[in-house]
Amino acid sequence: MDKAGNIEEVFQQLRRIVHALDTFSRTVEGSFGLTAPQLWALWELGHGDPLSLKDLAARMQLNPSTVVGVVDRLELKKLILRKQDSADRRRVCISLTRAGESLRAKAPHPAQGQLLHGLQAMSASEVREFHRILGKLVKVMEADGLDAQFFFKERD
Amino acid sequence: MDKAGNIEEVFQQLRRIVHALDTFSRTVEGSFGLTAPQLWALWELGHGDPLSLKDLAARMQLNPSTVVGVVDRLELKKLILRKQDSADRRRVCISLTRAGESLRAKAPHPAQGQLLHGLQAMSASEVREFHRILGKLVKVMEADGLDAQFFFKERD
DNA sequence: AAAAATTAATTTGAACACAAATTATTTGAA
DNA sequence: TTCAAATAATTTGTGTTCAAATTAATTTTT
Repeated sequence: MDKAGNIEEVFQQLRRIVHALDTFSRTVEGSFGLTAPQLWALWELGHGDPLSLKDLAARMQLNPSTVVGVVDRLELKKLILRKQDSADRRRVCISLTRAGESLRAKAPHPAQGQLLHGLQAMSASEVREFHRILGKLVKVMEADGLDAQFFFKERD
Repeated sequence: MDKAGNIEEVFQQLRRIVHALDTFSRTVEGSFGLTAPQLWALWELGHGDPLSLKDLAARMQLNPSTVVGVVDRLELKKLILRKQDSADRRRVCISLTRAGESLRAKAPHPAQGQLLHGLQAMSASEVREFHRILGKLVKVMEADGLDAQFFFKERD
C-alpha cells in the first residue's frame, strides 16, 4: 500500500480506537455504575491530597466546566465530598468519601481496559516504536501557528 | 524507558491526539460554520447518490440516532435535503442542496487537518509502521469475548 | 388475507465536552 | 485604602454520542 493509502487507513484505525474506548466506557458504566470520566476523576482524587476543581481538571486535561458535571454526579453518588477551602474560599476541596475510597480500590484501571490489554499484548520493542511514532504525531498536531484556513482548499 | 512506562505515555499520547482532534473540530466550526461530524456527513453525501439515514450512519460508523441530530442541523442550514423515499416510505433520501455542494467544494478534508498534517510530515515507511502497529492494536481492542469484569481488580 | 416480526427513522433521556458569561473572592495597583 | 484586575467555581447554551423506546411502513408467517 502507498503512503496515501496508509494514511487513509490510519484515520480509520484511530477512529475505531476512539470508538472502542467510548464503547468500553459504556460497558464499564453498565457493569460498574461509573463512566470512564467519573472513574478517572475518582482515580486522580485517590492519589493523595484532596484537589481543587481546577487542579482536578488540569490532571484530567479537561475544561473545568466539564469537570463540574462529573464531580456533581460523583457527589450525587456520595463517592466524593465537596468542601469550601478555608484558606481561599473561592476554591472547593474535593476528597473521596469512605465509599469512594472503597470503590476506587475495586475499580478497573481508568486507563481503559481494552487499550491496556492491546498494548500489553505487544512486545516491548513494538510499544517503544509505537510510543516514538505517536510522540512525533502529537508534536506536529499540537504545533503552534497551524492555521486552520490552511486546510480549506478544494479536494476530491 | 521500560514497557510499562511506554504504555503509560501512549495513553497520554492518544488522549492528546483525541483532544487535538476535538479542538480542531471546534476551530473548523468557528471559522467554517460546520463541526467535524457535520462536515464529514456533507462529505459522505457528496460522494455519489443520495443516502438513506441508515446508510449515512453506516458510512460514518455512528449510531443512526446520532446522525439524526447531525442531519437536523445540516437541514436547518439548508445544506441538505430530506425527502421520503418513494420506493420504501420508511426511508428518507438525503441529498445535498446546491448550497451544500458548493460548500463541500470549499470545505477542508473531513479527515481533520492536524492529523493529516502530522501524518504527511512522516516518511512513508514510518506511516507504514504506524499503520501496522495500529492494526494490531485495533484487532486486540475489538476482539470478541473480552470481559470487562476482567479488569475489575485491585491495583495501585 | 390477517397477524406477527422486522426494519427505518425518530424521540427521549443520560453523559460528555467546550466556550462564554456570571458570581464570589482574592490579589494587586493607584 | 479603595478600586481594578485576576482567579475559582459555576451556569448557560450548543453539539456530540449512545441505548432504549416509539412510530410508521414493509416483509414474513400463518
